[in-house]
Amino acid sequence: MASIKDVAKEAGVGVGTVSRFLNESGYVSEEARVKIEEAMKKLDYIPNELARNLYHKKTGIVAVLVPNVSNPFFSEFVDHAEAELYRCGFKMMLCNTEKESNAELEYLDMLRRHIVDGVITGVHSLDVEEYKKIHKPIVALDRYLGEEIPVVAVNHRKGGRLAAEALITNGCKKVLHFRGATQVESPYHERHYEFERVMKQHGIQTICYELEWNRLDSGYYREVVEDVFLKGLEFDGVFAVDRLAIECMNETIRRHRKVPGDVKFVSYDGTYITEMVEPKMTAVVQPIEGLARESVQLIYGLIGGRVYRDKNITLEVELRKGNTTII
Amino acid sequence: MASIKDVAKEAGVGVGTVSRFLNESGYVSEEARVKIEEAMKKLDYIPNELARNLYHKKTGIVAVLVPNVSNPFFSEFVDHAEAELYRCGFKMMLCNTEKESNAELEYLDMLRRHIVDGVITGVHSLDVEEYKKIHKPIVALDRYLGEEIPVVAVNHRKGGRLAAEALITNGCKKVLHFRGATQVESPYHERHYEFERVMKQHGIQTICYELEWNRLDSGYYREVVEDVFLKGLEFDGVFAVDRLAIECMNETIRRHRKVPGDVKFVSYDGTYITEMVEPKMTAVVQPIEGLARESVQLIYGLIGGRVYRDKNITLEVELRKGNTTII
DNA sequence: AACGAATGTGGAACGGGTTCCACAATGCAT
DNA sequence: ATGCATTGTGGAACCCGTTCCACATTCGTT
Repeated sequence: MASIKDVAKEAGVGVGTVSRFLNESGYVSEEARVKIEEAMKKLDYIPNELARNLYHKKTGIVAVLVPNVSNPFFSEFVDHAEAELYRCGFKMMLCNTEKESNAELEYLDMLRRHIVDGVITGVHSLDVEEYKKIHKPIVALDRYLGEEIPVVAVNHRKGGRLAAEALITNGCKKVLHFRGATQVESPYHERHYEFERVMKQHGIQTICYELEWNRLDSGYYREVVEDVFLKGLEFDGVFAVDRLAIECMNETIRRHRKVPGDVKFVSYDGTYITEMVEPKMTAVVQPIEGLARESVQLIYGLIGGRVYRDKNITLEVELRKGNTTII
Repeated sequence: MASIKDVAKEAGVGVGTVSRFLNESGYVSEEARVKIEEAMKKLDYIPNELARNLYHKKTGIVAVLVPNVSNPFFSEFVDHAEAELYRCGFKMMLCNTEKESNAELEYLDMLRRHIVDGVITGVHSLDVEEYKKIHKPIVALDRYLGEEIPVVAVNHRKGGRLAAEALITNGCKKVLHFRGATQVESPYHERHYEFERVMKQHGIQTICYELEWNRLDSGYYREVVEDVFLKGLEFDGVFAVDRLAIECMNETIRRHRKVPGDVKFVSYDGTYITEMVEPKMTAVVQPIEGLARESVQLIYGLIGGRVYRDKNITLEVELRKGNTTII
């Protein structure tokens, strides 16, 4: 493997000249250019990025932490984040933290080890103190990680309200509300608070089903749905995250109840799977591409040394009517 | 940011001693140990991985190239690949090549630039010659990239046969067969050849619908389905890749035809979305986790310098009966 | 002719680790 | 006392680029 020294020797010039040629910085005569080009071709020379990175103390890599890429919400997020990072000249390192409990810590450590220039995290099981120790570019997707770390999230309060209003408008009287456990305070819990508030305000009964913390696999969702029907819960409306809403709807249909005739559904997130089921799911849609873009723009700025005054970013949600509601 | 020199000075020892201590290689006296540990704590020292990587000429990063992570097949693959790489002590760099046409080339170049130690590619739009030039660890997922590059794939021939037999057993007489364009010869085309062969053998009529090359987004699939119904094609069985099969089934149901009564469906891949629709899709299931595991094991071996005699790996598929077929 | 600016160059120092080598001090057996 | 493992150490050389500085040449201007 040829190095810059070999090229310099072959071309009969100094390493500095070769370096200036490669980086188009400083003066290089036409004569030297030609000789260097020939030498490079002859030796099939490719600069070692590692040496460059060492000098510059950066790698152009951003780590993205998600619980699980096969979850549609995160796979769409990762998809868009990768594209946006690419546009900014960055590469993406991906980490699923769900399976390996200490992966989160390990990836944060990479910041300090200079392996990645920044971290975008959609994950939060570590103590906030761990995050406070690190004074490096970190952006949180929908998590609170301490005052220092900017948060990108949607207006979940509005999301909860839209869902509630949709079910109310559709005349639901008894609504099954699946809510995530509130182990750790996160922005996305707002939707549940607001949903309950609006329901109460309208005097509509809700059945709150508390989900276990940090479980978002299909297997668990199916268990939950089974449990619901086993308990013989009665409801004419459902509010849940996409996957769970779909599982619940399918079971409802299998039990020969009509959707949206007997039971209405509104799901949260609005990933592509809500458009893939029949009937199409009415959903509160998060602008996932926007979340990805904003996260990347923020981390890009932070890595570039920019300081933000008001770092948190909130995007809007909207209700996309499918056929699991009538109006 | 403290360096190893600072630690050495603080502890009153040489840099070599600190290095040996860090790597647990060679002799370090108990006395030196204590002093180094104190110095490290005092300076909050963390070794710079970049410098290590430069010396060792490796980064512990493997690039995974897929057309699009938000495609369920690839998102499951990536999910499992990441987990398996993690177990092997590697980090994963992820690249979606669909949106950026020259990303494929750029990522291959990273091998030569020493940014990644290996590449697993589920993508192939580049000329095979480009791959032949690179004598570095590369593993192909379901693609032919030249004799030198090992291929991990399933037994697609059997997959095609299973699909055909399922539709035949269910008494289909006129089957709609969506097949990918064969721009580039790839292992997965085998399923189409075999499907057609078996159908012909049994004297069953097929309508071949040729898909555009390299398009696997939902939007395109919906266009295709619309086109099919616009053309008024008649069929009592369908064979297609998961997403397309689902889109087609949904439209069929919307047009008040019964599934599986009037039309039977068998999809290919068997990703989680086939279990999420109602009725559940009968599918030829690829062992995605197995593919990921084998790909990682291969790249792990190649990076470690192992030489394989018969490098290609073929896994088995199976038919998972859902409710889009009767028998 | 004199002078400064522009153009061009080679090589040392640096970034932050790892490894190897020369060398020193023990311990233990003969 | 001698020999030789074993334990332990510091520092130079190396990995491979980048940057800076001292220095050389050419050009245009007055």
